[in-house]
Amino acid sequence: MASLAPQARDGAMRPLARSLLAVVARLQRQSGLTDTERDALLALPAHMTVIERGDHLVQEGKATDSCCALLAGFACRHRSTGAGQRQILAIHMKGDLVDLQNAGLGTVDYGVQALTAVTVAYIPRRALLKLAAEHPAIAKALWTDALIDASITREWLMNLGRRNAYQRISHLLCELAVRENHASLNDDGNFAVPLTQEQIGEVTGLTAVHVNRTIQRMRAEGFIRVAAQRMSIVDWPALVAAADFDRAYLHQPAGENGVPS
Amino acid sequence: MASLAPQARDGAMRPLARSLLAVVARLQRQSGLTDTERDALLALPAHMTVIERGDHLVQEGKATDSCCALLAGFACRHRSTGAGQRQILAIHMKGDLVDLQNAGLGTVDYGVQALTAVTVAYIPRRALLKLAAEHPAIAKALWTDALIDASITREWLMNLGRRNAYQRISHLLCELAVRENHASLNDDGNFAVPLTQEQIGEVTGLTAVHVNRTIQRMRAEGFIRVAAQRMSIVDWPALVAAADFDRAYLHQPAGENGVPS
DNA sequence: CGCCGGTTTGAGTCCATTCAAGAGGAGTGG
DNA sequence: CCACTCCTCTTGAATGGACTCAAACCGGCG
Repeated sequence: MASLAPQARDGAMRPLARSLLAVVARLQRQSGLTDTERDALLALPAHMTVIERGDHLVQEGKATDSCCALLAGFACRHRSTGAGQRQILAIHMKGDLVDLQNAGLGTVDYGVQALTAVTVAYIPRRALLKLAAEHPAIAKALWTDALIDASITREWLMNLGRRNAYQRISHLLCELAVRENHASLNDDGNFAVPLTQEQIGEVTGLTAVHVNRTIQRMRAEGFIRVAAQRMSIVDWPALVAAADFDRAYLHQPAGENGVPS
Repeated sequence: MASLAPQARDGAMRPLARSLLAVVARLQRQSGLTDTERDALLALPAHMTVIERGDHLVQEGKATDSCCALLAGFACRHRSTGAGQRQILAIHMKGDLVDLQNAGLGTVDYGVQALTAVTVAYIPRRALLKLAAEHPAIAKALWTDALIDASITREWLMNLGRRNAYQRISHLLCELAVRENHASLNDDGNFAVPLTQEQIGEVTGLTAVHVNRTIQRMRAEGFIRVAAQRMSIVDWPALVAAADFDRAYLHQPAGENGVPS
C-alpha cells in the first residue's frame, strides 16, 4: 500500500523551463539584486537539457568547465564510500545551483543524479566567474548561496549525529515541505517526496527496511498521509516537535510563516 | 593510562599571534593573491584576544557585526538539539575563518568554542565586505574558503551516515593529521588531538564509552600511539585504508603528498 | 502473463547505548 | 604536604535500536 515513489513516470512532471528565471528568483529572494544584475544573470549563456530520472547531471570527479542549475524537477547530490555505500548529501529542487563548488573550485567531489525527470541549464564556468568579478553583488549572492547550502549540510550532520530514525525521517520531511513551499512547488497541503524508501535511507543513514517500518509508524500515529510520490502532513506542529525541526537553518527571508500546507 | 586530553593546561600553548598572517597564508595557499590583495587583508582592522579553553569565540544565534579568525589554538563549531544533545560540526585550527557565515549572512546558527586556549582576531564585518566588493579576487578567495569548508562538512556527513565507529574515529584522526600538517602544526610525526573522548563522541555521533573502547582497539591493533593530547600514527597506509580516507575533499593544493608524519 | 522496481513483513543478530562504578592525574585549599 | 574535588578515562553488564538476510507482495509495463 501507499508507495512513496512508484516509478516516477512523470508526464505531468515533464519540465519545460527555457530561462534561468527560477535561479534568478532564488538569488533575488536570498540576496536582493538590482535590475541590472538580474538582467546580467538572465543573459548568461546557458545550455538547457532535459535529463531522465536516474541519470546524472554532474559526474563525480569529472572536470567540467560548466556549472549546473536546476530549473525543474528534483535531484540529489551523493557520494559513495570505498565499499560502495552511497550517501545522499543534499536534495535539490527548482532554482538550485547544484554544483556551485564546480564554479568556485573547478572540481566536484560528488555526483548529482536526477530523482525525477529534470530540466537543467549548464552555464559556462568562465561566464559566471566573469559576471561575479564584474558585479560584486552577484559575487556576494553566489557566496550567500554557498553559505546557505553549507548551513543545510550542517543541519543534516546534526540529524545523522544526534537524532534517531524517527526524528531523522520526520526532519527530512519537514525540510522538504518548507523548501518546496518556499519555491512555490506545493499545492493544497501536499508536497512531493521524490525519493524511494531506499533513497530516504541514503539520506538518513538508515536501511530501507528500517525506513519502511519507521514511516509506517508515522502513518499509524496519524502524523502524515502518503499518496503516490506525494505526502501531506496531518499535524504539522506535532511533526515539527517530534523532528526537533527549526527552519532557521534554511535562512529563508522572513515573510512566510508557519505551516507550509 | 594514556589520556587524550588531560586538562589542556597550556603554557607552551599560550598563543601570541599579533597579525592576520596565518589567515592570509591560508587564503594565499587556497586561492593565490597578489601583493596588493595580501596587504589589503593584512591592513584589515582586527581586534585580537586570547580566549581560554572552554569559552566561546562565537555565540550561537547572537547577532554580531564582526567575523572571527583563529590565529592559534583549536576551536570547534557546535550546535545542540532541542533535547540538549551536542553535535560538533567542525574543528578549526590556525588560520581558519570560523564564522564566515556571519560575514555573509549576518547570523550564525552555531556556536564556536575554544578546545584549547586560542588567539583570535575579530574583524568588522563591514570592513571585510567592503574589501570583498573592492577586490574580486578577495571575494573569490572567501567564497573558495566557504566552499572548502562545505566540502569538509559533506565528508563528515558521509562519515556519520555510512561508516561505523572504528572508521569514523580513524577518519577523524586522518583528517586532523593531514590538516595540521598542511597548517605546519605537527612536528616529528606527532599531531595534536585537542579533543577529549567525550568530544570525539560529539564529532562522530558516538558515546564517550564507545569511543573509549574503539580507541583502545586501535591502540591494541597497533595503528596509533597515544600520549597526552598528542597522537602518532604508526601505520599510516593501514589507517587510511581502514578509515576509507581520501584527502581530496580537503582541497589542499597539490605539493604535499602522502604521510603527514 | 511474467518481469521489475519498490514496498512490506518476519526472525535473528550485533553494534552501539545506557547505567553504574572505579581509577588516575591535576589542580586547590587547609 | 595531604585531603579533596573535578575531569577524564576505563571497565562491566544489560539493553535496545537498527541491521541483515530472506521471502512475499504489489502495481505497472512490455
